[in-house]
Amino acid sequence: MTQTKFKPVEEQLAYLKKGVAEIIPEEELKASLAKSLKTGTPLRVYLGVDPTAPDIHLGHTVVLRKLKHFQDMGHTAVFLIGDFSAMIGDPTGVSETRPPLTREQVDANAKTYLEQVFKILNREKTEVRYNSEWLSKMSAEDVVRLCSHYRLARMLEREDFSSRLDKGQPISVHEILYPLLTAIDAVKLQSDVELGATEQKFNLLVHREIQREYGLPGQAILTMPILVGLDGSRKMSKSLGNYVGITESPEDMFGKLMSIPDFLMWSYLQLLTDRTVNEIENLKTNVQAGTAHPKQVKVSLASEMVREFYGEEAALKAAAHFQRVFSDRQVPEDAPVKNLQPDNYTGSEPGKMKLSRALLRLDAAPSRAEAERLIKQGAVELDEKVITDPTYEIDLNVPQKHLLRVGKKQLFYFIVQG
RNA sequence: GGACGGGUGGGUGAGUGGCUAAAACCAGCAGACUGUAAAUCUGCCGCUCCUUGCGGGCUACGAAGGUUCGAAUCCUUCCCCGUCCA
Repeated sequence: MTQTKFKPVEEQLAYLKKGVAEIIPEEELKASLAKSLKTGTPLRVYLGVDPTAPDIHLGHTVVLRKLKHFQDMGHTAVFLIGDFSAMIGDPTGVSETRPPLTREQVDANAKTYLEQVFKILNREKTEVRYNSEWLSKMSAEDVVRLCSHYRLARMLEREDFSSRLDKGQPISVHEILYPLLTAIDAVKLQSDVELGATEQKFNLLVHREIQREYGLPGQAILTMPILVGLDGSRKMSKSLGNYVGITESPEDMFGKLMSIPDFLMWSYLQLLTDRTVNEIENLKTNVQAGTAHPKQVKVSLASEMVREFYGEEAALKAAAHFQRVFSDRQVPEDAPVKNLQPDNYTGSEPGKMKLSRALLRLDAAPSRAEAERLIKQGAVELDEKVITDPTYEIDLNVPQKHLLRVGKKQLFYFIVQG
């Protein structure tokens, strides 16, 4: 009976391998799949995430999607929230010690994380755990025992530490505890497979080793490539500002995806969509042969992403909006409308306001200095006319609706409040 | 605990008494060209006030004091980081 629950191993493996960076060791994963098929027991596959930032962006979804793939194949997806480990801070990819997060920040982040995670994972079929469940209960003795299972030299081998050591940069003692403590997660969860980004490889390997030290079989490891950010060079991250948040509006999401360098769209298709490897290759060939326009491929990518998070209708609207605003340079139907109120600063005469000040008050520029720069550089258009005079003033005496364009991305109406 | 070296703008990193809001590079922003792509070219890139001027004021080179007409640059104390020694 139960044998019919899973697909054949080769079929599962083919599905699970799409976009994967590395499987360590592949033979073990294969064996685990075979065993699960035979016994009718789903594999326990987990992904651990530290809620260090409140929002999830497309970069995070790469590995989430992979977890979803396991879910699709009938295995048990465990989503582990590292609410305890987040307070230590993962040293991965970090060139300096991070300030530990407070309990409050972690809790708040964890909450919004979960809401967003279920835009990808199947809520009903996901086991959600928090590692404070066991980590906060460990005694000093438990920690000492744990530490005795790993050697300092091994720990210092990792790139993050060795390079910091070379450069004479500080490493705090608690940082080396990170992979060891999170290994307890793997032990407690009795995982068969752990997922992570390639930069997590070291941590995942430590987890596997510690599992064995604690008498478990040792999980297989599956790593996913790091998603490159919108700039086309560095990893997608919020702090670099090169990200697309999954809660962003359909229009913003679409626009941001359209702005990525062409070469990047191939890996986005690979890692963020359900297109098969073949489909992607064909598209690529067509573009290279000139039978498909790269912009069209990008449009389909952007549409697909919006569709995934907001549905078909939103995707069509976002595409139309993009066409109208950026290709045709038309004013969108639903351009936002802001209010501009007089303040205590006077212009050359009562009731007048400097355009630069207006930009600041309308949140179109971060400072007046910046607003003036934008004006001088011809980036500001008021009622379809470019204004380059930094002394230009708006008349506030007449309540009126104006159209303002600032740079490429900002376009809105504002109403003068009498 | 001791000896030595170091802390400069978002990043790397020059600068050792005035010409330094601080070189250069990267990142970023804007304009041109485009497909809101890449590449390229041009300009900008602390804040603020106005009479928008190679204008005025303020803030800035770990922190606080001091020397000086004048300090990122000199002195003192403190904080932080690293290396070596214990």
